[in-house]
Amino acid sequence: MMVRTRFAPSPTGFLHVGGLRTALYAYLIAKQNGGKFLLRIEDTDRKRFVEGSIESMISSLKWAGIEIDEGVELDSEGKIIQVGDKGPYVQSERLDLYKKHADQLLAEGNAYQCFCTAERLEDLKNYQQANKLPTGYDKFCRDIDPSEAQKRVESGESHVLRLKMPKEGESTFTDLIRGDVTFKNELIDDQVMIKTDGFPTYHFAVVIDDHFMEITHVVRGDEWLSSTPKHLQLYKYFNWEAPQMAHLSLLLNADKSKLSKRQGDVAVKDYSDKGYLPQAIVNFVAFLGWNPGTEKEIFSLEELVKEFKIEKIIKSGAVFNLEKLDWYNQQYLKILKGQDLVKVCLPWLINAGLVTGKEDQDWLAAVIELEKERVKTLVELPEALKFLFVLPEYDAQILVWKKGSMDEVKKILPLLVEFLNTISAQDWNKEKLQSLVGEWIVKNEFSNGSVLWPLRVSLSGQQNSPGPFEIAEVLGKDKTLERLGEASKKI
RNA sequence: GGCCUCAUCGUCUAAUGGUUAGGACAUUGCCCUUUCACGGCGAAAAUACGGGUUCGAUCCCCGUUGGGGCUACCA
Repeated sequence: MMVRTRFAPSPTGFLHVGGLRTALYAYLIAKQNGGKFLLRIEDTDRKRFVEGSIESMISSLKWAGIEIDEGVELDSEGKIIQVGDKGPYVQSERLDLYKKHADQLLAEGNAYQCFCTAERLEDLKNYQQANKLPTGYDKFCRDIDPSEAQKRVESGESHVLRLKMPKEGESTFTDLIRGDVTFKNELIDDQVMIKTDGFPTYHFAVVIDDHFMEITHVVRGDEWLSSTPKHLQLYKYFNWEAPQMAHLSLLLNADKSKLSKRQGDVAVKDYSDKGYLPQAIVNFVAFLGWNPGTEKEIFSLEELVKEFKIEKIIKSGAVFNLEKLDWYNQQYLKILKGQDLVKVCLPWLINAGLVTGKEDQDWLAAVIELEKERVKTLVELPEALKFLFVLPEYDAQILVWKKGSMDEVKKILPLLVEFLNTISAQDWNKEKLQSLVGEWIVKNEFSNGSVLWPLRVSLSGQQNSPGPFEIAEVLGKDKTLERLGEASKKI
């Protein structure tokens, strides 16, 4: 059987990191079985629709490397399109299908029209809460005679369609992650299936859609666990085979409350904007609630596809802890080299006005190489590299090595300038410079620090920076000597 | 309140009816080194609590506590 999973967000904003994890797990389960991953849009709540959110969610998914096989997609111009033969994949375009099945449910006596007003429902809830009773609909309209109900409907009375849950017994299902979960039927609400406005609720649409889109594994957040019996009842009424259920624990704030915007950034876009690499986010998020059981922690998407196991998904909620994300980002930054490195970093440097992008690509790579292991994220990169492009300002005092003195600097710097002048442009690379200057230091019986510290500070203007020879190479001979000249003026 | 669910270092987690309870991030010490970063080697740090079952429980059972979710004509 072909495995088919889906991610089905509501278009109410940006893709959330928790949503990314859900999508990723669903994607991995499909892909490792050679199956399909679909994207469906659940826009049955028209009030909460946010313009542009579908586009933004798809972009975030794409950024993370999650490819959509079927469903809603973006074309080359960024316009929303739908691919696949089981569409439409947007719920607001599937109203006829829901209507048809709602009618069937009603005709077969498995649902009923409810005419209760918002006020009555509100009073009922208040009463139940005040008396510490279980809350829920009291099935007031359940026993209205169907023909009587039909008359009221035809007379234009406002109504919803509610699902008839069994009044006795228990509902048990096996969740792929939690195992057997049991609910008492009497405590399960007669959930609204079709709202007054004719739109289905999530509970109804999700079942119809998952069935017709031939979803085999429903992977979703834990918040759906308690409504699953309602969904399963629907499958039973329609005599459809239910998919496998896998409910993921939620992502948490540092204080273990449900991950929220108040306590930090939760949109995937926030992290791409901050200069985290998609591989880092994906790896990080994958490990929040799953691990391979080995000590390997760096996983590409391809490796995840191969090694992900549903059985190893963790039941408890995981704190979304950015410290480890920083570490992942550094790991992925470190392995980026050459043109790949330039490709990823260049936009940030261009944006900061440091380079135009027309520069020599190898030189750009060397520039970025200077700081790539010293920054956590790409936003930090332009600031870290700025000293290469703008003559740095600094206090002459920092030219002095901790074990040296200003007098020493005054003595050595001119000699060093004189010596560097003798090095040809062909030899002006970090390896050659290192060996030549090294020999020179030995010959003159200086200590490394007394020469290299002021050299480095002259070039960087900073107490902490990359090594002097790497900077010198990137700067080139002229600029290196120019900066040494500046330093000489200061002392 | 009711229902469901979860519980190992600060965080992400591994493991087993008998282990010095392992790893990673973060913290910290040392080494490398001109500085920072990287890297290397160490340190500190956990089985929520109470009962059982058992020769023996972190692991199995029950309870307590705590966290989370649901309790909408939102998803």
